[in-house]
Amino acid sequence: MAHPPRFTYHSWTQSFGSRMTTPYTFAHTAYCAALADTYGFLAPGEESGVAVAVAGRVMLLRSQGRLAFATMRDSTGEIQLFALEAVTKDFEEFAKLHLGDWVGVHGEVVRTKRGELSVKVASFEVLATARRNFGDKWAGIADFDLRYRHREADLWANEDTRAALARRSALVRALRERCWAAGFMEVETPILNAIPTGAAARPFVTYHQALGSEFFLRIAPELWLKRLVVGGFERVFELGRVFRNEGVSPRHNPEFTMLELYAAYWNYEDMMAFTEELVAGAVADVLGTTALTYQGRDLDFATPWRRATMADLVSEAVGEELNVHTSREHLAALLAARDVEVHASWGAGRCLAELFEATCEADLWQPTFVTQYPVEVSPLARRHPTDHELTERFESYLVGRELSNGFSELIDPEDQRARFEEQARLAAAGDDEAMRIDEDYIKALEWGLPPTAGLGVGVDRLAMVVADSPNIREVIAFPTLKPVRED
RNA sequence: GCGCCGGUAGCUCAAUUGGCAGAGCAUUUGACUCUUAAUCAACAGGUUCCGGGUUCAAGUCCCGGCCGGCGCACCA
Repeated sequence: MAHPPRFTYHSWTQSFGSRMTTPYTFAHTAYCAALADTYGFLAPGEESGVAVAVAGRVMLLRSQGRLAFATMRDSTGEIQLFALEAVTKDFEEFAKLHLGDWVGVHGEVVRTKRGELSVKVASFEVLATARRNFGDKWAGIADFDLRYRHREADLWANEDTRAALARRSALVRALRERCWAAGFMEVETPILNAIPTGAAARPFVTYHQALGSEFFLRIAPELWLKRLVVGGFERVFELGRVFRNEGVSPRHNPEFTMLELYAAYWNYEDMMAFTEELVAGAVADVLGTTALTYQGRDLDFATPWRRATMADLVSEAVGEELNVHTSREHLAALLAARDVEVHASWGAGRCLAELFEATCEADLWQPTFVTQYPVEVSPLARRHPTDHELTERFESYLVGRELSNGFSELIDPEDQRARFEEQARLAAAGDDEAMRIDEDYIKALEWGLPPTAGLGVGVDRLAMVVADSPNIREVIAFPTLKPVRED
């Protein structure tokens, strides 16, 4: 039996007695950050003569007999509250506030003799009491379990958490605004899918009672978005959650945020150019620069990013000329020498891609486009015109991780059917991440998909870099955790 | 799923070879008219994650379980 959490209740009923009736609204006139900007000129001991109404949470309290100081925080910053027995209505109650209480304060903007910009409290209202104290006021909260299960307490206690989630929000905004500015229409496609497709991943399964049908949470919005392009929306994007029933790690959460976009008449070269401008621009929107430090190492998003074919990178890493036409046996031997288990169903293309992941991926620190992926691992990408075993596909890598994936879209319905059938063979052979045949999508291609390029960006991964977070959970407000069993 | 590490007061952390379970902050009470993690004094606060076992004696050692961190695997 798991014990209920133990904590100290404040004796709030004693402290507040009849004042427990809290107001439903507070007529707020100023934010902390704006006060600091506006009244920076006040000299120590000077009073502005201006009355304001501020609200926020009591972070610190220094009660000193007939005067008291509190540090109050709102969403923009902090301001000191300065209360005097001779000035402040209900002074004794003010001195008994608890850390974490929400207050609304009326008073004059002043700077104290000791130089701290303050609101001299004329009157105040308790907007909410903190009946549970959250963290150490100096050390914050360090316990991961508590921080992730109760992010509200983590946000109260830890500046780093607030900064990381704020940067994530700014990044999402920048990405969205840049897509709009480039003429992409934001759309929403189904999360409940009869067939999980658009990526290689194990799905979550659910069930709709009235329809009497099994559904899968989407693993990618890709095919729906291309159907909208078939319908005539030439530039579309979706920024939303996808779900993959896979392992949890510092770089993986079962639900994560993907930006996918499609542009008619573009090829993968056009999309690479757009990708680097989009990402570098969004990073600059958030940080004011494309040059930053991630986990102690320099990283620069400045364009153009390095471009290299998968075959060239693998050849360089292994020390011999290798490509998709190298014999499958030789590539498999190179994999085996690197302790990679080679499945019987893998052809040369899959082996080459696996060799890339084993020898190159972790070393790609600066933003890099890896191009010309084998057809075998790219069931939705258009074949390269000069080598039909390759595709016009790229992935971007940075800090040793994949950031984005894009390609010239396969528009030929007959080739698409053949690719799906090959995936179905893999599934029958036991690959539970292989794609399934989506007849509706093939029908859509038969109505005509114009030449189109697509892109998917792992937004959480980019947020980690922008927030300098080593762990994806730091940029997800409420990461997926195992429920605590009560038995 | 596998391996390593961790879980002690509300929070942050101590506890020597197995030998009386502690501190700071928070809470409670009191003092204090310019503090800045205010200060000072006092009180109180424990199923040491859960369940077994070894032992005269277990926070500590052993077994099982729960949850978390990291690594591997899977993947973005």
